[in-house]
Amino acid sequence: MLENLSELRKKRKWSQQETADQLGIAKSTYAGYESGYREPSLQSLSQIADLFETTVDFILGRTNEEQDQIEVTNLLKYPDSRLLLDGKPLSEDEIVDFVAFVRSKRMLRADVSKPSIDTRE
Amino acid sequence: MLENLSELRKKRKWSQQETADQLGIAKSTYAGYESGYREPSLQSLSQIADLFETTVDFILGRTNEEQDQIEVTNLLKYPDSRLLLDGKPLSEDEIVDFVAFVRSKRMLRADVSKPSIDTRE
DNA sequence: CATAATTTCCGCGAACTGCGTACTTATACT
DNA sequence: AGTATAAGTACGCAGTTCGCGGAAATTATG
Repeated sequence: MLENLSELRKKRKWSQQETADQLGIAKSTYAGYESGYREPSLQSLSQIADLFETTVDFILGRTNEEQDQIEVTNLLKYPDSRLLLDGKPLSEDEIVDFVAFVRSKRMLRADVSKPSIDTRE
Repeated sequence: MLENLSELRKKRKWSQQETADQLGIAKSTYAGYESGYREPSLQSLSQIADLFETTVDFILGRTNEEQDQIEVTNLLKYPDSRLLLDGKPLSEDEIVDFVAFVRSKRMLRADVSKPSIDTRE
């Protein structure tokens, strides 16, 4: 965990001491993070991300391994405003219409063997 | 800190108990996170981000958007299969049809003053 | 080599986590 | 209303972990 830290620091040619100083923590503390011996508090973690001008997710190695994919039907279960059209969020109704629209087209085109899926819970 | 948690959970209409169960922790533990009384370990934090399909940075309040917002018309410029319906990527044609579909409905509903925008480059 | 700089290891005290439990508040039902 | 069930909050304990200083080990530099 946090194995990205070492690289981030070395890329900047900082010593652990310098880095710790900038973070306001003891060098042994910071060293513990790099080695995996210790984990930082959430506050320290945020400060570290700020210092290296990166994200907490990157430091944690949560690299968006898979490019973010969005299943449209999930947008109906948990409404949010992630999809925009002409800068305006898609309403739930619009998404519902869209799902029905595409499904019907797909069904017309090909395999009737695969029925549409009920999106209700 | 972590004040986004409550919203993420409520949007899914989960109780604290249900959420804690999914995370494999005690409900009082999870409740402590929402109230700010306790902070999760980095491991729990990652699990929480996974459960809510968001980023650690968002949970920590380090970023405004829960997820990247996607402008549908941009998908036509740079096709990338990010949108799935029933697990199957939306084709360019499907997106084109959808854009036209929603735009026409939006125009019907309200201001005719704003014509649809040409999606071609 | 010798010396300095950097990194890693260690032990301690303080602080925090995670849990169960108990308590308060909200919701549902008759 | 009154009661029962669920939901959310607060608290104390046991065990773990943090953060630190200082010492060992490793690496860089002359």
